[in-house]
Amino acid sequence: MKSTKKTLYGNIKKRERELRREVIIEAAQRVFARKPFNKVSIRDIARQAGISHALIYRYFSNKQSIFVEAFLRGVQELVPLINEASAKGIEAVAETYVRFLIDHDELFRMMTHFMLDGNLKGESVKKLNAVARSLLDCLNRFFESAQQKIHARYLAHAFFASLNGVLISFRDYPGRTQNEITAHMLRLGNIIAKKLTQ
Amino acid sequence: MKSTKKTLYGNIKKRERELRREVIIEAAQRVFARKPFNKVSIRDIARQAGISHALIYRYFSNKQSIFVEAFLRGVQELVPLINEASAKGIEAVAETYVRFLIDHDELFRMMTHFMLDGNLKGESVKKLNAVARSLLDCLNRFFESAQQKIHARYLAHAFFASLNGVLISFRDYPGRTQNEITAHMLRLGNIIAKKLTQ
DNA sequence: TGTACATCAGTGAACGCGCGTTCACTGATGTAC
DNA sequence: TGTACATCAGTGAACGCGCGTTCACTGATGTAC
Repeated sequence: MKSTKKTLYGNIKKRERELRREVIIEAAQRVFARKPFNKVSIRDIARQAGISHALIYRYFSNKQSIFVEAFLRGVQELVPLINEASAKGIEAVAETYVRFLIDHDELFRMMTHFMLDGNLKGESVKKLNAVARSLLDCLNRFFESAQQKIHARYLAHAFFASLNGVLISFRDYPGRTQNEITAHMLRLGNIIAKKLTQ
Repeated sequence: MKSTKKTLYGNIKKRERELRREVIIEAAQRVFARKPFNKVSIRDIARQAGISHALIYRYFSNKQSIFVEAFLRGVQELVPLINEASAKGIEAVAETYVRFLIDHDELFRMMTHFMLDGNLKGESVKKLNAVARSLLDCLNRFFESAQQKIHARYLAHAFFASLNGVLISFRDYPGRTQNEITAHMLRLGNIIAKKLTQ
């Protein structure tokens, strides 16, 4: 079996292995949707996937890499939505972004966690940066079309950062219902979008 | 000693007790400045204060309440700085705020932690909200003077949130030195300040 | 002045728990000859 | 066709660690009478 990777059989094996890996990631996503992400354990994910928790270490080198993978899967759903919205205008982009991260709170929490406590290993960092960059590029193009080119990049950064800030700063707005909080965040996102493009 | 709190002697005792409490909080602040806050343990703080870690539980009901207290002490240094800066204009406010939280990274981390994982008990929540409100009030007054009154509150919120977002979104800007990151954050803060008041 | 008692700061040891990770092992499947 | 061997999915048990919190205890200081 030295030539595993070159034989047809080897390819099938490899494929199967990837599928199993995928199953674990999907299980992780389901757990994250149900439980505050900082309380999710390897054992939780294993239980959800219906396997022994030891098995996870045959597919992932450590806990963090599953987290990153699950995060990337989730966030990749956002990219096409943003592209779609950006045709309608910057306010639509803001709304889409804010709404998506309110609806997928687990993703927002993971994002901030990576930003804050990032003891990430090289491979993970690259993947996360790639996503962030693709998002910023999208925003960048948007600002370029309407603003002075020289500032487009800064404006895109400011816009991205500001929306993140809204999401983190008002998520526990005291004495408000979830609906009121959502409305407030969308309103702030809208104001920011307008102000940054005027 | 039933009347402890009414006697002069009792007052002295009480005072001493408060001072000891203060010593612990100051020890905590020193630890936070040196070590990522999510890795700070009760034992660390006790070591820094030169006492047994069991003693801490005679002064604080649990770990979280020391954290909150230390955070409040730190953040209270920011309030006068902001007031001072707000006389110079909104751009100065942005710069002061961003710079302060870059310099006191431990406070920023604690802040985001409280915002995200807030399993805070009533007392702590109240204290934190009070600080946040006083800061927003300050910003609010600022926007009122320059803008349509009806939007002042939203603009203050947007401003506050955006600066937080800048701080969190670019703190690990890949491949940049700390100086470059600081400069970038200040620039974004400045852009946001200008755009929100124009 | 002395004695019994209360209060409280302070301590070291231990509890209890959860969790990431590793280990030794089983069993199924495929390969070489 | 059979036999020895390699590979790898999968598992339950155990390791090891850190940490928040509690406990039983000591010793100093003050009070009541």
